[in-house]
Amino acid sequence: MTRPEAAALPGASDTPPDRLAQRASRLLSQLATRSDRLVNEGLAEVDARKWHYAVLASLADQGPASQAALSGRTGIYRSDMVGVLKELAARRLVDRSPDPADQRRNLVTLSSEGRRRLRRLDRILDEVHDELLAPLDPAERDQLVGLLTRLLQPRHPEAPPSP
Amino acid sequence: MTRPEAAALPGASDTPPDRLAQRASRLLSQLATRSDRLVNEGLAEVDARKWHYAVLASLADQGPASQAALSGRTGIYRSDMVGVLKELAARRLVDRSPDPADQRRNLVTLSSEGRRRLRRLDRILDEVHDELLAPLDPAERDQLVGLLTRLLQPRHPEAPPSP
DNA sequence: CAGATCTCAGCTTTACTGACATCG
DNA sequence: CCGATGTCAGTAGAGCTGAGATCT
Repeated sequence: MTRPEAAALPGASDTPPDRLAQRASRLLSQLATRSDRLVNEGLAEVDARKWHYAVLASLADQGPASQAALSGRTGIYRSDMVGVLKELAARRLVDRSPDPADQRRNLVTLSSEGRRRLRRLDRILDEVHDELLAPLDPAERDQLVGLLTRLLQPRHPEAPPSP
Repeated sequence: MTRPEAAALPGASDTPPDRLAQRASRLLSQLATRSDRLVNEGLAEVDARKWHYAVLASLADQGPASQAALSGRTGIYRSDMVGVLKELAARRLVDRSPDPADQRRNLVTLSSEGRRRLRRLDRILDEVHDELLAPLDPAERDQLVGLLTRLLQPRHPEAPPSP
């Protein structure tokens, strides 16, 4: 195959020089690392984590749920949800009580303080995303979100999201 | 394309239905997880890891290098590079010899078997990416790569507080 | 000496698995 | 009994830090 020998600067345009820069998986993984770091740093300043946001947002947007249902909504594993809810409950951001209709379940609901907290986290995440997406104009940001969303779709063909 | 345009901004007091699905950071992180899993599974079938590919591709595309230079090219930490090169050297995919011009350095070069191996890994990764990017047509894949690349471009130096 | 390079030994967080008791 | 649920214990990998030894 091609044997690019140029060990100099990038810019030679006649060779296929940079596979690493072309692989979507690598771009994705690197950008996600950066994104996660920004998110974690931002949320850490108010003693929160990204899982906290996921749970609070899910409760606010889609209503109370059992832990298993929350797990499905947020993508957090059932086993990890325990610890997240423990932290949220310790901060009085959610209520966790046995479901009277099914004694196996805990019914998790958002407290008013949790709702206030969510607003705060949302503001922080808006800033973080502004920094993360700075190089893109609004149309391009929508484009990116659209592409990513489609790439994540095929796993869940069941989603008429309006009950 | 479930949502044409929505108020993803704070302060808007209408109802934001699905914050989790709108946050680029979440989409990114979830998709990267999926992508990494696909890549790892694919490479694991031939007893390779994604870092192996990164090093082999860098050597092929940009020529031999010291471990430190390789570290800069691939984003792998120097401390982790040691183990990666140990594995690659054990498989005879790279040669690692002291640089005669600088005894501190190891000069890492791609063996012919390494080059063959790289071709194999490239094929596997092509398949993986075909699956990962299946929902997008070629133009959209380019679009995605373009957007991600711009987001990863070196940042404006923001004068960090240096003690 | 200062500084670069390689190596080792550790830490933390994250995604994930397995097992178990309980309840429907 | 089967299956769903909540809980706990533990694994593997990734990303990162610190320190020591060797060399320029």
